[in-house]
Amino acid sequence: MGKHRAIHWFRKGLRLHDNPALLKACEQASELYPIFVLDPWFASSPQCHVGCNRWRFLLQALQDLDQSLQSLNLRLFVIRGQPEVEIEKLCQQWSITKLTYEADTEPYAVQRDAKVEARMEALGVEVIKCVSHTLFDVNLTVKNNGGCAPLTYQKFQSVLSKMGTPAKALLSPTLTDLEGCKTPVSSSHDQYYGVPTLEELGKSSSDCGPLLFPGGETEALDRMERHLKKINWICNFEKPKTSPNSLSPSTTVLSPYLKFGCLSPRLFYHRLQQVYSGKKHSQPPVSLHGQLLWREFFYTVGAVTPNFDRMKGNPVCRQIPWGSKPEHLEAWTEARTGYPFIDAVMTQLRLEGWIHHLARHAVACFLTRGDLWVSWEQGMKVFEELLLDADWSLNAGNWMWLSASAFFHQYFRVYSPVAFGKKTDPNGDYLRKYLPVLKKFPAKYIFEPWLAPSSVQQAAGCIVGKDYPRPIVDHDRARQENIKKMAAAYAAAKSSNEGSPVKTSGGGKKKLSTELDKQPNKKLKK
DNA sequence: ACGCTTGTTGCCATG
DNA sequence: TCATGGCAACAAGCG
Repeated sequence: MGKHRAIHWFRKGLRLHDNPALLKACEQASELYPIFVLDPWFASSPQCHVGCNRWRFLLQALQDLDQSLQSLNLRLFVIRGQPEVEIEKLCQQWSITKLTYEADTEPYAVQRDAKVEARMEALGVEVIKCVSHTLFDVNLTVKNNGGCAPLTYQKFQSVLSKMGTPAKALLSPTLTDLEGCKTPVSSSHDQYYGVPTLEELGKSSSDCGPLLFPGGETEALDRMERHLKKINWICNFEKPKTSPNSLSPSTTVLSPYLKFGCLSPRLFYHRLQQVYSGKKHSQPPVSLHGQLLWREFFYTVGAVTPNFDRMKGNPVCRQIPWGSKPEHLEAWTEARTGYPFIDAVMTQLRLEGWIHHLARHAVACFLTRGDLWVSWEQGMKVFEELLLDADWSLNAGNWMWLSASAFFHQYFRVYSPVAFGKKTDPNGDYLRKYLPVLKKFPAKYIFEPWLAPSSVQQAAGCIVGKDYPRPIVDHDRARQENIKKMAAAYAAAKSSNEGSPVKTSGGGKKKLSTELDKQPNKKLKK
């Protein structure tokens, strides 16, 4: 007989499969209250960086969750208010003895959960939290690396290699698991605890783009299985060889589902392993396993690095004197840089909420070290709003990567806003899809419409400077100037030892002398 | 200690 | 079509 009255608090981890905390909630419970806490005030506040598409995804995920729970005689409660306040009230109202949830390593979540735990302690409610959002417990990974985060993928892999394979994914709870356990539901449940509409959150569904990636666990599992059927594709997958500008996604687009936890990374990992088994297959970092490891890498570093989403006070981030040109940031954000590839990607992002990883590279490089010299933090905030898969650790980590602020340092490798897109879309079909104003340009000019003779512009019905912007900067010149600025920032960091992630030796003497370096090595063998 | 190798995904010219 | 080197030259890890 169940003696517990339990709350399972969904935050991320919007799924029933591989949800150890949910299973813990079911154990010896006579009453189980699955809740999700939503602060409607936050949804409409200016501090909220969640665009309409992602709200829609979340609400769909919650709907799907409620459906699945109903088939287990359970119901989801969507609670309106602040978590620490509302959960305390509910514990008293429902005489709760046990609270379970999935561990979350993001700083705001760590703080929030600490507050909740303190209140639960005072109330005498048992709190159980489980790791299921990442392949491993990232704090254990850090511990196994000697107490600091591994800052290269290689180092990260070598730490993981000592940790074995990730835990197997757990099954969803069944009616048998839940025997004698139900959610007490009143007739006014939907009125008070139903999944809200976009309108209730002050959003309008007319602001959303086409529904390409419906939210929820059901869709996540379908999507994963659809891809896993393509055995050769899975085994040969190499991320850098996929196209950033195909007309339909060249990768799985499971990222939004992983972000919200509609899909367990451990389930995906082991399902991939099953497909790989006995076959020749690609390897990390480029394989699909490798993609899960990248996610894990940034989660791990993000969990233990102070100020990970900022430049100042961030020990892994190079300090770079980014400029502030609001009009440049605005043009980039609003897809009017005058570089069709950049503008098409930014249009797809705003409209659909997902762009290919390499497309993110191109626009991130363009905004920061490549062309506009705008801080990566600014770009990160735009992605935070518009991406369905906006994930705090990955977003900050990748923006630092692309801006050569951390992890990646070869700042003279700059993506060309013209040449990069041409490689995989020589005809410019992707540009025509997202920038219809350029539709009639011949392939020869569509990546650089400002070079088209005026007769061509007229025939295309698009005059550059009138119907489509001129290039916001001259790429070649901007690139050269920015490389110089990056070199200066790197040199400054070296001489002051500031922004250098890991302290090596003492002072800043280092090399003055390429001369010395060129001298023959006079060391004698033995 | 210091030199060497490597680094998921650049671009361009050359062969 | 693909591989290579120059570009101007970085950080981190390893031995």
